[in-house]
Amino acid sequence: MQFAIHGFHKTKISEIVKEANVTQPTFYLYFKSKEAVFQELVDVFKEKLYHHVAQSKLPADVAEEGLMERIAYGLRAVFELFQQNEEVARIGFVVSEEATTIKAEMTAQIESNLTEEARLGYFHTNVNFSVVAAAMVGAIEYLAITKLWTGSHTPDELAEEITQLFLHGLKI
Amino acid sequence: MQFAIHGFHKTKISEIVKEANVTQPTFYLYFKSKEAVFQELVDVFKEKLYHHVAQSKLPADVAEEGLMERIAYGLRAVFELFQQNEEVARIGFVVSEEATTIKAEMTAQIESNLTEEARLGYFHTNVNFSVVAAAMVGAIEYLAITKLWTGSHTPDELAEEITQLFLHGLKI
Amino acid sequence: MQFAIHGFHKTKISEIVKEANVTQPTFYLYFKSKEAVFQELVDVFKEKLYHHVAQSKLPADVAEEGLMERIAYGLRAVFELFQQNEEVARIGFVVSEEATTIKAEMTAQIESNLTEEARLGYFHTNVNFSVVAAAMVGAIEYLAITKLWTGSHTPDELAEEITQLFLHGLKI
Amino acid sequence: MQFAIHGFHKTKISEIVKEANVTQPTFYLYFKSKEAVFQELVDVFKEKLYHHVAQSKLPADVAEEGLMERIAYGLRAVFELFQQNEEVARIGFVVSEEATTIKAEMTAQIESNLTEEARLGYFHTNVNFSVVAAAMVGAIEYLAITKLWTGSHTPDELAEEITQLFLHGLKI
DNA sequence: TATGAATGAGAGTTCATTCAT
DNA sequence: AATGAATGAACTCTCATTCAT
Repeated sequence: MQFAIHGFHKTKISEIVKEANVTQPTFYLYFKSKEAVFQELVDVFKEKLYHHVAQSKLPADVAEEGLMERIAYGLRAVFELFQQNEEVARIGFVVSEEATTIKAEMTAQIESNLTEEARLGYFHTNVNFSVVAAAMVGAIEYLAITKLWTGSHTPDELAEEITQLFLHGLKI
Repeated sequence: MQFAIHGFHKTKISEIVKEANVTQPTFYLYFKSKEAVFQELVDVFKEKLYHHVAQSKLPADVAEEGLMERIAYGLRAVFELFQQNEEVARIGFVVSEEATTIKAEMTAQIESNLTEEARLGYFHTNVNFSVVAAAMVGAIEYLAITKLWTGSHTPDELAEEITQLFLHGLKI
Repeated sequence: MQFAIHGFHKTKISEIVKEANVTQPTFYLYFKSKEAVFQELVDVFKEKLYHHVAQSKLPADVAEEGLMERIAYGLRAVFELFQQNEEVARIGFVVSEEATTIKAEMTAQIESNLTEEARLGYFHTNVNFSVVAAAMVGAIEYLAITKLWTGSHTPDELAEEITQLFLHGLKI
Repeated sequence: MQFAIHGFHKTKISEIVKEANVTQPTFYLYFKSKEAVFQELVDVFKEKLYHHVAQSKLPADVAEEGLMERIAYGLRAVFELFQQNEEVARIGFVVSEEATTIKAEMTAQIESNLTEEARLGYFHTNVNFSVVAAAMVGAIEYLAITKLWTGSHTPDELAEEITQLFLHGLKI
C-alpha cells in the first residue's frame, strides 16, 4: 500500500488505483475519501497495538529465572505484530499524523507497566520510568524500521537483544 | 521555520514568505526552489551532527570510575546540539526524507564506536552492537521529541538517565 | 419526484433510483437519459396546460352579472391543474429550462384572449394587454408556489382573489 | 456575468475565466470559491432591494389626485433598480436558491405596506393583502424578465401599467 | 428484466513557480 | 532588490452512463 511507503500527502489516488488496475472513480466506490481510507488503516493498527502492549505487562509471580524470558515474550509479540502488519504498522506508527499520539499512548502504557513491575520488585527504582519508556518506544520504532522491516533480524532476535540490553546494560 | 513544524509537503511557500513579511517572488531571489532551501537546512544539520558523534567516541584511557561520566558527556553533547538547533534538527533528523539516511549514518558511526570501545574492554561483547546502536539512535530521537523539545527534561538529565540505562540496565 | 424539488442539475440519477428502489442500470432500461426523462415530464405538463388556457377564453355572450364568475372559473381551472399535478407543474412551469418558453406561450395565449375579450366589450382598452398578460402569468406562478403548493389557499380562494384584483383593482 | 444567465450549477469557473481571458487559478486570486463569489452577488442585491421596497411605503398625507403617481413612483424605483443591476438582480431574484427567501421577504414587506396603507384609507379592505402582495411580486418578477430585461418596456411604462391595473382593474 | 462493478469526462481547487515592471 | 499579477500542472472528487453477466 502506497501510504506505508510515501505517507499521506505524497500518496496520490491516481497511484493507488494504478497499482490496483482500476480507475479513479472506482476508488470512491469503496472508500469515502482519501482521508477516510487512511484513517481506517490507522484505527485498525491502533486497536491491535494497544491490545498487545496491555497484555505485555508482567504478572506478579514471575520467578527470577523466568523474568528475562517473560519480558522478551512481550517484546517479541510487539515485533511480531509489526512484522505481520508491516504496512498498517508503518502507517500507524510512523507516517501518520496520529503516530505521535499513538506512540505517546504506548509510552504511557509502558511507563505504567514499568512502575507497577518495579513495585513488584522486578526492577530497581532509581530511574525515571517515563524516560525509560520513551527510550524503549523510540528503540522499538527504529529497530522495526531498520532491522525488522529490512528482513535483517527476526522478532525473536530483536526481542532477545533488547531485553538483554534494557535488563542488564552494556557494562561488564 | 515552518518546515520544522509541518514537514516539507505541508509547508507552503505562501506561509513561509508571509512569516518573513516578503512576497513570493522574493523567495526565489534567495532560493532556487522550495526543495533547495529545505536541502540547505538538512545539510547544515548533517554536518554538525556527524561532527558531534565522531567526537563522542571514548578514548583508550578512561578510568573505570570515569566511564559513565565520559559516556554521558558524549550523549549530553548530542542532546545539546539538538536543543540549540531544534528547528534544523527536527528537519534533518525527523521530517526530511534524508532523515533516514542521516540516522543510518549516525547508527553506523555509533556501532563502530561501540565495537571499538568493546575491544578496549569497556563493554562485554555478547551483544549485537548493530542492534544496540540502532536502539540508541531510536531512543535519542524519541527522547528529543518527547522530553527535550517539550522542555520537560534538560540534555543533562536525559544523558544521565540514558547512560545509566544503557550501561547497567533495569535489573536489580 | 426529485426533479420537482431540486431541479434538473441538482437531481442525481443515484437519488432517483434509490427513491424507486432500483439500481442505476435499471433506470436506463426505461429512459434513454437523464435529460430524456425530464423532457418527457415537461411535455406531459405542457400539453395539459395549453389545453386549459385555451379553454379559459370568455365566450361572446357572458352576461354582466356572470362575468366575474366566468373569469374566476378559468383561473380556478388552472390552479386546479397546478394542484393536481404539482410535481409535473413545478417542473414544467418553474424548474425546467423550457419553463421560459412555456410561460411565454401561455402569456401570448392570455394576451390574445384579453384582446378578443376587450373587443367584445368586457374590458376597457386603455391598457397594454401584453403587459397585463405577463403580470397575470407572473402572479399565477408565484401564487402557486407560495399559496397553493404550501396548502395555505385553495384554487377557489386564489381564483376569487385574483379575479377581484384584476377586475376592480384596489382603489375604493 | 455567467451566473445571471446560467445560474449557479451550470456556470463553470472555466467559462467565467475564459470570458475574462485569464486562467482558472487567477479566479482564486480574487475570490475564495465559486460559492463565495455567488453569495457576494446575492448579498449585494438583497441589500439594495430591501432598501428600495422599504422606501416605497406611502406616507400618510398623499392627496387623492397624487395617489396613483405616488404608487407608480415606488414601482418605478424597483424596476429601475432591476434595470440598472440586471445581472445581480437576475441572480438574487431569479436564479439563486436564496431567491425564494428574498422574494418571500419582499412579499411580506409589501403586504405590511398595503395593510398600513389600507388603514390610512387609500384602499378598500375586502381583499387578502397577503395574496395581493404575492401577486404583485410574481408580476414584478415576470415583467422584469419578459418586458424590462428584453428592452421592450421602460421602468416608467411598466410602473404606469401595473399601477393602473392594480389600482383600477380591467373592468370598465 | 435486472444488476454489480466499473469508467470517461470533467468539475472545483491548490500550489510552486515565473513574468513584466 | 522587490513585487503584483498570473499560470501550468496536478490534485481530489463527482456523476451520468455502460459493460458483462
